Amino acid sequence: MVTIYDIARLSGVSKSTVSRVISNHPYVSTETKRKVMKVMQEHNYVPNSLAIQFRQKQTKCIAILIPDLSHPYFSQLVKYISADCYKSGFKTVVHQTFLDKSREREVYTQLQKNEYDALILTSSTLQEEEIAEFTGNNIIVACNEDFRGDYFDVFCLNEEEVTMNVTSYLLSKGYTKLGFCSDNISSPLQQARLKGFILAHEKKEIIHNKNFLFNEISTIEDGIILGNRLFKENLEIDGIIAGSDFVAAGLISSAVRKNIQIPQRLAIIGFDNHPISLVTNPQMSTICNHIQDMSNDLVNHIVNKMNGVKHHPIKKVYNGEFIERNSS
Amino acid sequence: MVTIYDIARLSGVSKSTVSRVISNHPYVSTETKRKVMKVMQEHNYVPNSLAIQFRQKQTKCIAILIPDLSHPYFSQLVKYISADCYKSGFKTVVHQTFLDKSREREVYTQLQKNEYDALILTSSTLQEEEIAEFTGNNIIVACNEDFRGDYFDVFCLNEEEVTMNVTSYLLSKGYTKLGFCSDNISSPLQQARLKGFILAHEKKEIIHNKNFLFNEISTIEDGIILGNRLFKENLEIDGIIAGSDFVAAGLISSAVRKNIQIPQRLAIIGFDNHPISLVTNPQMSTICNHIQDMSNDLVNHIVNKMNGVKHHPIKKVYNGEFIERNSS
DNA sequence: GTGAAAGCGCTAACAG
DNA sequence: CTGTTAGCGCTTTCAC
Repeated sequence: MVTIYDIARLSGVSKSTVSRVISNHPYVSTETKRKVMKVMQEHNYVPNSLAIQFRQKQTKCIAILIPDLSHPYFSQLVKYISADCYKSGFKTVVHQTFLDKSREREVYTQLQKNEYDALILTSSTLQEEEIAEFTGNNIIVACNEDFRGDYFDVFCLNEEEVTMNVTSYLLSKGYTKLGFCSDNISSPLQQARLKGFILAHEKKEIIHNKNFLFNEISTIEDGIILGNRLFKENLEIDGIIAGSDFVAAGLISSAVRKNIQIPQRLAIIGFDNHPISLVTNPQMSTICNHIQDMSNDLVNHIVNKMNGVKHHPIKKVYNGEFIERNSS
Repeated sequence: MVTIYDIARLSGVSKSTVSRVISNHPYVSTETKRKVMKVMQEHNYVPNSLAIQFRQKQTKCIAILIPDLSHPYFSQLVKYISADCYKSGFKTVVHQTFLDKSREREVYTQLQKNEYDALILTSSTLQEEEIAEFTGNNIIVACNEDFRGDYFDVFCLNEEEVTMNVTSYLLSKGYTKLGFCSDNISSPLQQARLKGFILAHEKKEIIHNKNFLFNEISTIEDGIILGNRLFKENLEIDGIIAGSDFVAAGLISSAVRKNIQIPQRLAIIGFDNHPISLVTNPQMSTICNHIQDMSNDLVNHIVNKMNGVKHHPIKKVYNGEFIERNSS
């Protein structure tokens, strides 16, 4: 491996000068610059990032914590965040926790060990307080998960409100035996949605059926299986707020197969406005998340923070919009 | 920041001893070990990974190059690869190229700069030769893309063969006006599929319609748009091999909306056996890729390579299986 | 078993 | 404009 020292020797200057050439420092004569560059080319020199990172105490690398990439919401989120990080000169390391607490903790440890310049949290199975302990001087920012925002910055959707609005809407249309699907009900996000769901019922003084609260439903297959269990000739449920468009797609396909009219006998509403909502039959009503804006704001915010802009933790909330199609 | 030196001083031993304790070296008395551990705990010491990486010349980090995470095939692939890397103690950095050559080149440069211990290539817009130049002593392995395998190891599906088989099957069932969708026809993978498609026609001495070769069709929306353009009362096309299940789902939904009977008047076959193939109406015939096996073998292979197991480049080919449902 | 010392490749005062 | 020097935090011989 050819080092900066070799280049210095070979071109008859000092290491410092070579270093200056590399980092495009001013105060180096065009003549020596040319000379050094030539030698670097000839010897195919590439600076060793490991040494630079070590020296500068930064990795230009941001970690992102998600439950599972096969969930389209999270793969979209990672897509945008990763692309935005790239624009700002950062690489992204993706960590899937598969909802395992110890895997999550490992990532916080890596952060403490300086393996990343910042950590983006999109979902967590730990308490906000426990995460805060790992923070120290490290940058942790939450995106998607509806944390309180006492310890770190939060960017999220108005989960509670939008779920409440949609639930109210269904109730006022006469769908009164509603179901609710969650993925992992212990998370702040899912809790917020559930709260919205319940609040809407309370406002209308309608009692929701606790048997229609379904947890750990997150994939197309889960939706199909749930539908197959639920949908029969004398239907007890007349509407479902699914946790994602994929779950909703599974439910719709199951209902169609059992000849249950949507939306006449059963309303189904998804979450995320994924393109899959366009190919179900009938097309799906859903809720638009603003992941692209969220990601953009988030990465800008992190970059500012790295440049030393300090402030109390902020919480930015985006409004999810209901997109009505033909399943409600 | 508390360093190994602080711990040494505080516990009255030398740096070397502390280092030995950290890395669980033998030849250190249980007594000193205990003592040092205690001090580390009390002062909340975490080793600086940057220094370790620099010293050891390795990052425990593998880069993976993909076009775009929103494509479910690639997000699945990354899911498995990333999980397998984790099991072997590696982190994964995801790089989306969005089919941009210069972005791809940047990643090779980062590899040369020692930012990764290895690079996994799932899709490329460069020639095999050009990539090979960047290799040097670095580990590059291809997964999914159907490279020749002269310069680096390749793990891929028998794209040509399976496409030929499926095309032959449709032809022999009487579907003779077939279309073919590709994503990015310049890639080796798409070329292989097209070759299979054409070969099947030649064998049966049927001439394929060049107007039914559609390129740059990769999303659900692309499928819908293509369908809307193609499907009308007097249908000229009677079967389509789509490049992915998502495209196929778009096509099916478009056809259904135009009251075109599937599979009577039109056969559609997807690729990947993604769960979306279960919720289309009718359910989709598709081709199973073996990404889970591929990913597993691939990561094992890389780990072996890092441990110095040398051999000529290998090429491992997996057999895609046709899964017939109701769209063909 | 333990310590001293050298060094990984690079940057950044500081001095000239 | 350029060189000298010190040092980042850790591992690894090599003595003792």
